[in-house]
Amino acid sequence: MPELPEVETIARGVDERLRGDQILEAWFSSYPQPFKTPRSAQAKGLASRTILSVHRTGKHIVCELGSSQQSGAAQARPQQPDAQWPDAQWIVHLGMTGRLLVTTPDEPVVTHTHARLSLLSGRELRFVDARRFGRLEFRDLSRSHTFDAPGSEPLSIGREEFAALFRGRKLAIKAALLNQTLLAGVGNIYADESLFHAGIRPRRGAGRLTRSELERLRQALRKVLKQAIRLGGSSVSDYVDANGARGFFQLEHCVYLRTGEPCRSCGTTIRRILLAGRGTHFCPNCQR
DNA sequence: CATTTCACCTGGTGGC
DNA sequence: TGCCACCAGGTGAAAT
Repeated sequence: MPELPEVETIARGVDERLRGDQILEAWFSSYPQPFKTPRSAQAKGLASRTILSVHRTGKHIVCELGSSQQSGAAQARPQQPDAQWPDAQWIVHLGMTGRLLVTTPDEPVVTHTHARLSLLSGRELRFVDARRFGRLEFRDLSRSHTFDAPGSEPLSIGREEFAALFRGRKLAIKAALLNQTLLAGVGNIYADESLFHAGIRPRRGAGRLTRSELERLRQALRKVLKQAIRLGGSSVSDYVDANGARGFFQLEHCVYLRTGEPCRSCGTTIRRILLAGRGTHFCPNCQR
């Protein structure tokens, strides 16, 4: 479900609603898959920490956590999350079907709920993931260093650096776009959509694109990702943001999941092929 | 090393 | 209604 725009939308929503709140305790399901850090360590680490801020890096949601202020003189003033330095992080990767939801405690607990964090404000932060491809990780920053996604951010990378990512590579440009160690955050929808807007066939060798094609691709990615964030992401089947609201960018898709339909630009029938094991959609006329 | 394939999961859809 | 094949926003390990 979630690529850069969806993850960005969720992270912003959680940040807006939970910044400054405090985690009372954490409950986790018994399925082992989602836990990169063992359940017990995660529950212990999260308990009574303050949520300082929440942001996205690549497809990861990072919650910056502060240690809880203990009794006594330390709490003379109300909490100022921005002034406190994080000493732990909770990292959420949503996989294909993960959701991160801010709810009231009386909200029915749906199937596949794998984490529930109860909060001082009385609300809950829930992680729900039917396919269990998502991952939850707790990092104690006094023992390990700050989480960082390996690839470059497509919204801030410059022309030269972008071109250098693909130089000399034999794999298809679409496969390269999906490689998170090159670019962080691009998934199947936005790879297909940006290649359409750049007029490039998904099977073209990454290292054989011209400089102008590469620059068109970088600009197309920026345009598509920014517009998708503006529209709250793509809700193809079940993606919702932290408030449970659907996005609208699926209405703007030109090729993704439009097999057999006419190209919005030239009317040619959109084709679907298999590339890097993923359904890949393109217009045989607009993309060369 | 770079690249490709496959397993990991559940659920929805459409054909028969 | 049931059964089956196929498809789905991702990734990391294993094979090539």
